[in-house]
Amino acid sequence: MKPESRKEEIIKAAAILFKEKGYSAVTMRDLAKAMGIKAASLYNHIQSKQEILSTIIIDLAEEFTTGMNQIVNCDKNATKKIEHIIDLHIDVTLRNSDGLASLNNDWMHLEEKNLQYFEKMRHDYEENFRNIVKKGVDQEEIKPFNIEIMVFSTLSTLRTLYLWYPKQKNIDADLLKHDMISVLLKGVI
Amino acid sequence: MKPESRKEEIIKAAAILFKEKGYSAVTMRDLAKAMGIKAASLYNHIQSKQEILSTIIIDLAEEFTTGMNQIVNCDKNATKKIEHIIDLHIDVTLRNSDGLASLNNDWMHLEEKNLQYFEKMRHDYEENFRNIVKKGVDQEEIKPFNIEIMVFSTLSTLRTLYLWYPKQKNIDADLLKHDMISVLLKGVI
DNA sequence: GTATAAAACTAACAATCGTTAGTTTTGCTT
DNA sequence: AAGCAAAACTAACGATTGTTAGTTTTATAC
Repeated sequence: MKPESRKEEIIKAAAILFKEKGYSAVTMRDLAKAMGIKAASLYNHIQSKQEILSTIIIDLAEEFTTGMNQIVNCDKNATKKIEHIIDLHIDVTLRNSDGLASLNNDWMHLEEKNLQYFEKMRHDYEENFRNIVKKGVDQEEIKPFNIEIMVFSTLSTLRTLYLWYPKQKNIDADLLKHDMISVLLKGVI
Repeated sequence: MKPESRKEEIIKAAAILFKEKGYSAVTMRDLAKAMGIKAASLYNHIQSKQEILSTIIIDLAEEFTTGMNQIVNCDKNATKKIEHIIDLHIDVTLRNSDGLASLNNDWMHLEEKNLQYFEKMRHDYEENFRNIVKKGVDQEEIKPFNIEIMVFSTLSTLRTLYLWYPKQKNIDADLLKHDMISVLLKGVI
């Protein structure tokens, strides 16, 4: 049991509240109550409400960026790369499903600098995904459907995992990965 | 050109703002500015901020409920029923993509009564969807993958259409339906 | 032109927001 | 026991929130 700093505890509690009501609807007094202290005491550990949000989102976005870069640079065919992307999303979701709510729904409340940084990471991520699918179509690994629709459909499912996973009791991570790959790649009929 | 009431104009403007920043982050002064009037003037047309939100969400939820009930009661096989569900989502998205943002992200800010009503409609909708897929599996129309994953995956994509559709310029509705059915049902490899 | 209703306005309210300043408590180290 | 830093506290600030009351403007019908 690693000694978790008070700041990390606050950020974790905040992520849960942000997931339930969204960043704007959660007050510093709500967060303090969840921590069992007064709102002003939070400021012994964090600089601002905004700092909490940007920590949650930017850390996760960088995790996805790092993971995607490894996948892009690995020596596999398109299908295997897409399987790795599915793996990546499931891994991150299992580790921090609360934070993913903020990444998905509250990124627009980031301030200027971090907002730009986030939007660039998201854009690059999607672009990398798109290129992998394109290459798969060119090499006739992947069916020549509308590429935008394939990318969008897959990403939608992976990005929404955070909502669905916590409701499934005791689902095995490897089984989840296997089934998700089947459904997303091979279709249901 | 039907005469759109001032109230309808306000709700439409609100849906756009809610989509951009979420219900809690949009103030009545923001909404008034978007309408070119003062905040207090809004109250000549609407009762409260909450009324705007519940109008947006409940109307849409009832639309989905009605559509799903027709599909459930029609005399088709599971595959055709799923195709109809895809149709339904695309139709609603084309008609009111702004409002769908609130339905997806701000339903938790509904008050007690409407919150319960909404949650029941959503639960029934998902249950109907699940049963259609189950029947399809039983009759060997649909592959025997994990049902929860198939339902979740399809619904995630359809629910997120509102984010993606407005970015695609001039995409034809029928083409979109056709390709979406292909990707969601037949898989990409 | 005058009456009437719709729709805008100004001004303000009580509540709540994120945050700061200054102080006290807590828990460890010596 | 004393000293000290971490972490809690109380009290309050200026700004903003949704909303109300009362008034004025605008547009339509006669």
